[in-house]
Amino acid sequence: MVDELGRWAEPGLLVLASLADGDKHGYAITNDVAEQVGVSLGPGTLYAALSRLEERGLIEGLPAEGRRRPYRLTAAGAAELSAQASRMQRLATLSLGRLRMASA
Amino acid sequence: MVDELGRWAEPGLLVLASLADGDKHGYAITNDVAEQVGVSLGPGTLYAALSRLEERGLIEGLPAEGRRRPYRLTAAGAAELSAQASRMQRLATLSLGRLRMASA
DNA sequence: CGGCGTTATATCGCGGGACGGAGTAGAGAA
DNA sequence: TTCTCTACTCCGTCCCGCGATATAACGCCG
Repeated sequence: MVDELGRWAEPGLLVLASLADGDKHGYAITNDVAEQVGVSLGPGTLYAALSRLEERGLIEGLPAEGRRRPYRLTAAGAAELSAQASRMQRLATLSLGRLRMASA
Repeated sequence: MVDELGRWAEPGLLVLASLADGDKHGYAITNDVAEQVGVSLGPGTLYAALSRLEERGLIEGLPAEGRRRPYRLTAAGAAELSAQASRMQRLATLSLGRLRMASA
């Protein structure tokens, strides 16, 4: 399930949202995002996003469990997710409100 | 007001949201977005997004009023905005819910 | 009427990120 | 062992965000 029109995906945010549910390794994140949001992240997209997020201190890598490398949301990551989610919610509400006005 | 961490802006979506309020030309969109969402779109970002959106049939250009070139949201654009806004709302709600669970 | 700030649009170029695909390797089943 | 899932890494390309820059029309004040 992909957007036919452009790429309005925001993989980083999807990863943060997935990790908010608990620590996960990359592959599990892929599945979680696919189930919850219906967006399938390719491996390139996923792990690139993970390393960027870690670099920025929004997530942290945990010691590997076997060949799995779990990640955990940091406090900064949780704060950022919260801020972005709130912003998204405001924008979504504004947009849907305007659409209703227009169709009236 | 810029995000310190990465660029989670989605200018295309912001333009659609602005046009949902009524036809506007580019400069008016900039101001509207800045006021309503607190995001300032540079001219490069704005007009690039406009031409992409028009190319994809999500907005349509109207005959110029003097030196202004107004744009209107198409039906497809309204549908896309609606879909994206709904998706954003679901994601935002899911994220905020998970964050509350985690902090409990 | 001449200069000036604001309005309004357009273009260029760089850098970064999204994205898929190919490649690697461990673990369990047969 | 071999086959097959799982799990991750690397690579290349294309798109896009976005600041800088250019251009020009309009209104206004002296």
